[in-house]
Amino acid sequence: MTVATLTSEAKTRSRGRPREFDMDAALDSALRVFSERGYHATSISDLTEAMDLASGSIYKAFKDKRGVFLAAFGRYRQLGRRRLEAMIASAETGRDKVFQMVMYYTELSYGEAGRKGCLVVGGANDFALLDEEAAAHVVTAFAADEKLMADLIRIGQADGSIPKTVDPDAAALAFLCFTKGLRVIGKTGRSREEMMSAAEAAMKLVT
Amino acid sequence: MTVATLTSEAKTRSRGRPREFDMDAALDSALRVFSERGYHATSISDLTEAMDLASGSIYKAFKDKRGVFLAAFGRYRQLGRRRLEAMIASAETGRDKVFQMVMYYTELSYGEAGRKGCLVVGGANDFALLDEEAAAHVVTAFAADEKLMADLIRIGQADGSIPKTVDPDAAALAFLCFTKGLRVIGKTGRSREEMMSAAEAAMKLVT
DNA sequence: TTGATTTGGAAACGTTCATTCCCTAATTAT
DNA sequence: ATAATTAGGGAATGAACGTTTCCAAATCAA
Repeated sequence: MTVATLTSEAKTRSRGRPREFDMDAALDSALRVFSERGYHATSISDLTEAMDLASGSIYKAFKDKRGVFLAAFGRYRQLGRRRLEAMIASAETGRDKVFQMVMYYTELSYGEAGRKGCLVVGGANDFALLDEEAAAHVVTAFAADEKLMADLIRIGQADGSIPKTVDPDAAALAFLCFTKGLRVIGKTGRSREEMMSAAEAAMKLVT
Repeated sequence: MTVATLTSEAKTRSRGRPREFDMDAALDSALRVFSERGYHATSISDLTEAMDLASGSIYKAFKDKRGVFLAAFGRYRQLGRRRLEAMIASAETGRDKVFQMVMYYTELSYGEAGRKGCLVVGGANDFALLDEEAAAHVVTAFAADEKLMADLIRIGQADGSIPKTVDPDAAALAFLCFTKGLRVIGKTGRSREEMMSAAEAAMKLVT
């Protein structure tokens, strides 16, 4: 069963009793819990409560706890990517697009939202040495971010908003570390102003 | 029972049967396990095996699993701080001290060492919303790093190696995010060269 | 209508978990 | 010597965990 099957409505109605719950809403609840508690501290009880499903139903729909996480992870990435691309599209120059990407993560990293944390960063911590396949999904998510950032930097170099002296790959990885670090520090509950000042400072990476 | 009591030899021998195991060695084993698996995925079994102690002995010495973590966390911080300060002391200018601090974290963030991860970053993920007191220890650790970095930047501004135009507090927080992000990305297994290139790029924060 | 298929959910299952108990061993104090 | 105290560790405990089972309900196919 693929993530696509789990997260989008099937085109044709399948046989048997139709699913009663809304998959996307259920996954939104699941990812909220996983984000707040981390994978290993999240119990099936936590999930049944948050998703408003009996444990049997969860197991029928997702195979096991890991399956719930992977499906929620897929949805988290999909939603995040959509919002991120919208912010980037609103900017004119490459440098502004980079700034918008930094802003995207900054706005997620303070106050209560920041405390809830990032499912990808959490996944890196929860799975790196314990679940090779889940860890690979995390690697993919980071790689997508890194590539997007490098592309934006190259756009900036093409339109003159970012100096040619910047190494796009090195700067992209530095931004990746910075933005994921924002999410880690955000778990400790910092103010918007502090995080914004750090984000503005980080823009020196493309000077 | 304080962390100091747990991590350093008592000055005067106390009454009763003396402890047979080496506290520092036991905590080194414990922090290795907590680092690799995270707090919630680490069982008492994992700890008895790694620390070579029976569960009863662990509970006598540390009260509970959380007590083992907090003691290991204290030792991790103490060891790390000592090494970090040695590297900083080897540099002449403020800017070089900042670079050495960045290098300290970079050298921990690639290959197998990187995969094992950071107990403080892991702690932020494992405790932020679940254990207020443990989370406070994480906050303290981050704050110490942030303050040290700000101090180094001010030293650089005093000795002329860092421009006065840099906002020391904003840059220090940006470096904090960057270095903790390095540790997150390091969990996915990157090469030394990649991490070094990002670290060099990050030095633009103090230009 | 009947059978096949799929979902929903409550209860049951076996395992693993963190923790406690209790007995023995080693030391200090008297 | 003997008592008091503390450490070591194996076995026991009760709770919580992830998962499976089983049956009723809802749909499609024939």
